[in-house]
Amino acid sequence: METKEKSYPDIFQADCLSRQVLQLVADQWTPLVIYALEGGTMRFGQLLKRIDGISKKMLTQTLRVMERNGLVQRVVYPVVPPVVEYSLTPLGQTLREPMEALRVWAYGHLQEVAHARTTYDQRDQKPIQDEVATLVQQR
Amino acid sequence: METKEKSYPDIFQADCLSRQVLQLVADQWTPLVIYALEGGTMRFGQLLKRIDGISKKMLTQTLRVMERNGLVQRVVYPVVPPVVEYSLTPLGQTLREPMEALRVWAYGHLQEVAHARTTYDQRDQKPIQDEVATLVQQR
DNA sequence: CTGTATCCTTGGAGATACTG
DNA sequence: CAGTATCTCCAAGGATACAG
Repeated sequence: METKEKSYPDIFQADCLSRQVLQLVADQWTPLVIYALEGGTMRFGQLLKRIDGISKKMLTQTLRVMERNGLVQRVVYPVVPPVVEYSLTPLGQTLREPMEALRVWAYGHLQEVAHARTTYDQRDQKPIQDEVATLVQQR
Repeated sequence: METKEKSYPDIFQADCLSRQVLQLVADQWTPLVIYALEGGTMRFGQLLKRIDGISKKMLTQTLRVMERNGLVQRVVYPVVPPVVEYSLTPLGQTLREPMEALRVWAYGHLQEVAHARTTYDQRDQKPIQDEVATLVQQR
């Protein structure tokens, strides 16, 4: 009964629930869906157009997972042709703030990341003996 | 010259730099590495033990990408046996706050997500006619 | 319009062995 | 200790066609 009741607290543990929850948003499309739905309800086709590069298959799949985890609500209007609207649930709304922080971070550090990349990519072309030596001395 | 200079601003654009930057942390392991390095410098083997479930290969790969993007610094001490230390760069440090917000969110909504899942998983076993009808009336 | 079903390809990732 | 190299395999995901 008490074998594996609470693996809650340690996010570094593989079977930890908190890790699973963290990784709800740790994929390619979920953050973009959240950003898209911040403005309010959207239909499937609207999301498909808004999120450039996503396929119908991946959008469906992403939305299903998000729905399962309680982040989005899916409302079907049985008319022809079908109308399906997606929106953030109250739980999903609570993600807006942390997600927004991440987006702001991304916008604010474009240059630094780009610069780090070119620096790194050029490093392999050059000798780095001096740098290694310097770093060793730090110890 | 001015063909594709600035695809900066729109994160919904596939080739947008901001999207790439956002997705630096949108994978399974990067957030955990950041959390692990918040406490300070760690060696390769320490990270491997701390982050349960990660393989040597994935840890190496994750660290290399993070290093390339300027999030972590890798310092090699040319001794035998080798010592390699990883730490967050100043740029990586700026990610701590938004990442911490995400972790707090995860911890704070374990129950809700778990509950949403069981509800969703049980839904397919039952008729849902009433709910659909209700939702339709909302329009 | 909003999907599902199927096929098919690619590469992501584990396992294992080897190296400085 | 901290990786790299190689092999292998499964599954993520694109393309396409079809359905309600």
